[in-house]
Amino acid sequence: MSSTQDNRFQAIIAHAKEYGFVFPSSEIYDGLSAVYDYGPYGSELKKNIRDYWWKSMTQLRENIVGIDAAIFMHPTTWKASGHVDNFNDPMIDNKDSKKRYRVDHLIEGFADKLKAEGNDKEANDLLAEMESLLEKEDYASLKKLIDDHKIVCSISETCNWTDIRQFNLMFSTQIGSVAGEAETIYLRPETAQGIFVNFLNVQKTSRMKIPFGIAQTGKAFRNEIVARQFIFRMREFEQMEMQFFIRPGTQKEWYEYWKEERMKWHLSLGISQEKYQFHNHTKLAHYADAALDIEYEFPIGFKEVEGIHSRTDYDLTQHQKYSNKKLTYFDTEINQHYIPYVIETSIGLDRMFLLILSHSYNEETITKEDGTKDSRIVLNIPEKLAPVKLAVLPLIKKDGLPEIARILINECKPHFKCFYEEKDTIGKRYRRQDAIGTPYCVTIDHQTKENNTVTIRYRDTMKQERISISEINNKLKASVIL
RNA sequence: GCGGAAGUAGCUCAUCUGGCAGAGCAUCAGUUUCCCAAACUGAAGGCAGCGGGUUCAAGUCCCGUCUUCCGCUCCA
Repeated sequence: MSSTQDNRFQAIIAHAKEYGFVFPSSEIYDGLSAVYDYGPYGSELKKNIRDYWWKSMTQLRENIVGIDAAIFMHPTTWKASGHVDNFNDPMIDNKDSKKRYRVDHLIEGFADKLKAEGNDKEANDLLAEMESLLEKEDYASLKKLIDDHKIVCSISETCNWTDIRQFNLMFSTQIGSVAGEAETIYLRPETAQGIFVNFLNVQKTSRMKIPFGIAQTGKAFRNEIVARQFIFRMREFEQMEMQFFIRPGTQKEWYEYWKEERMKWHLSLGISQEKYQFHNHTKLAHYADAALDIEYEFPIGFKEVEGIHSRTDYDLTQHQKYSNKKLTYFDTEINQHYIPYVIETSIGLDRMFLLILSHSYNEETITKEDGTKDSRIVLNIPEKLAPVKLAVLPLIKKDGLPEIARILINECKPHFKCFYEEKDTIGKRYRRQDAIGTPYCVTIDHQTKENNTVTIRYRDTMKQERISISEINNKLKASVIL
């Protein structure tokens, strides 16, 4: 990371706080690590991004419907999904090198070495014992196993290890008000399972035929070992997911379809294509037969914003197995029962928010009419997503100009977010609107009283034009509404 | 979790080898202002991250602690 990029990232974080987009959580108590709150403009922007996604996925597509599943789910859900077994990794640290290892990776690495030396039997015995101890969560014996085999850290070459500790991906809490009778449940680490467990409810009640999709936005929670980089990686975050149910055997073509569709969505916001790239996963998760990320070039480098996963029939099969409920679909076209395959599109709302900020934040040097230089900080937010669409500014706060401004505001505010201000000079007010990304400013002056025209000023170009006050509402409705 | 750096007004920073905590910008009120961070007047804003120690005296020196940033470890 270059220092220029680093400075730009710091500047964006500072700007986000300064102008009410994102605050550190519980800041008066020194904050809570990797948790953030969205302020007045931030919550508007976030909502607009969510709405833009929701509309493009559900309203504009007849074969996708939405749901809003609870964050709490039956604990067996996470057994079935694999989260309990696959993401509770025991970890161990080497005290000399300070390196941290996953215990299974460490032992497997040692077993590989034994095999390379021809000690296949010893290696297999070791792996078998490890599996059995992992199953029993017997960390003391696992530690002993590492000590007995004199497994060393590849950096420090020592076996000076800490005790084994467990890393829990999922947050847990208790359901039930009576102490002692409470049952441990988890805060969902992904929203997808709420879709899978409701698959038949949704399919039947909305009479959907395959292929069809179920969309959902909502909070998810993950314990991260390192949670940093502002809102890029948070413990509490919001996902926008869509699971698309398809006939087995057609997953390749639908995977390609959604890869293209999702990229089109990103580009529809007017963000340049060069900032995006696909990244194919070579190492696949336990549920996927193909996976890729849509990455964006953040100030901290190319990072994942969205994932497209071909999840096979893994999830529904698992839920069928654990629930003993049939989760098959009857395909009338081919007269067959089957468990559908699934293509998942999963985008992080908070990451998309950071993407928009990264794209929008610009420090410009401008040349004024008299030739002198000036600078401004402007958020070139795609206007459909901007927190405030229109600022109405009486040039001075008397002579009836505020009253005219109020009439215009009252006409516009049922349709889109408006902002009124009569304080300070017009230049200062323009700059304040630039800083929060308001695409249009309308100024009421004395000429307005004579011929009902106003000045409309454009954020990106700073150009102004004179138009009839009666055109404002329709002009903006045509361009700022999602 | 480990290593390094940093915490003073909303923001950016001063306060020299320990001696009454300051400036610019921003905020608020008023006057003035007809198009790109204007001027004037006034106001508000702080337990110097927090806790302890040394000292006549600590923002400043020492110890602890918390938080943030940078680099590692993990990442479906």
